Amino acid sequence: MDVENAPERLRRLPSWLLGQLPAEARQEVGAALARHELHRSQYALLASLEEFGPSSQAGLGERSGLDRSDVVGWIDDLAAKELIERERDPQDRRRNVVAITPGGRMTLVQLERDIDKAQDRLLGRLGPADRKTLIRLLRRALGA
Amino acid sequence: MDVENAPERLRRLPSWLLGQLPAEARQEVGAALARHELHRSQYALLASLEEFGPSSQAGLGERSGLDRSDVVGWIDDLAAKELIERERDPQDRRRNVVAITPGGRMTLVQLERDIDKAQDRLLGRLGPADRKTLIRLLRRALGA
DNA sequence: CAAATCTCAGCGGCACTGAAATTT
DNA sequence: CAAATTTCAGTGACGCTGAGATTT
Repeated sequence: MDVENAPERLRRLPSWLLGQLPAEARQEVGAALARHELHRSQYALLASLEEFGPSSQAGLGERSGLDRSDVVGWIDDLAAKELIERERDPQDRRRNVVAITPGGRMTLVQLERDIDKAQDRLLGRLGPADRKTLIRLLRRALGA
Repeated sequence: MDVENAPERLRRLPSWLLGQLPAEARQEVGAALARHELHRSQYALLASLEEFGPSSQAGLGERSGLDRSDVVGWIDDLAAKELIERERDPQDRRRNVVAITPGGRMTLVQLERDIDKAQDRLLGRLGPADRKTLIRLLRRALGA
């Protein structure tokens, strides 16, 4: 649907506008990641591991915005691709310790490049200053 | 998840930020509409009918951002509640002509009040000027 | 025993596709 | 006959819940 054809009641509703862009955003970013045979959730997982270091799956899900039960499958796949390593925590054998591998770090860099291009396509109508403003406002609205 | 705990790679990604707020937004607005036993999609349908007048279901879905096949069920419910009327178009008997009823207009006014309150809760961290800026940037990004 | 962790099976809301039936 | 419209059945991605198994 095109925004300009929508009813004014919707077009001035922040919650509605916020619902429109993510649909495109997910597609753009999803397509960029699909070229690497990865998923948006897996990018979040790799980014968390890179920034915060090895972690249990629970903590990992928490910081990546994923449900504990969905982390399992994505981690399975990342391990099969040797982008992460998963092993039992010897200190607490209930936990898995998940860590990014060197290959995972390399992949992350490539992903980042493609994802940035996707952002450009997504926000192509906004200049650099407007993009910064948008990011700032979204972060503030979210409480960051 | 809290934004401040997320990896920086995600926190500076517009597409990711855009994905976080709608989750809250849908819940807020959905709860407001649920008090009237209605759904977000149905608000969009009523708003379209009010602003653009009677329409076929296809055109209605187009302007409301809904799939043709999902329109059916929501319209069924709205008709049962007598907020809209649906009848065969005598000019083209393939089509249904859907129109909002006086009761539908009254309901729409009440819905709007509750939805505005939900927006306030959603964007409570932003002042009036920032809200206007956010709306403007989102609309521009969407091509409006 | 209670609590934490990982894992799996399944559910519900959602957007969509495909096809049948009717009409133009 | 081809195209448009409504309707229905079904699919798939997604986020989540609940329960079992293991460990602390």
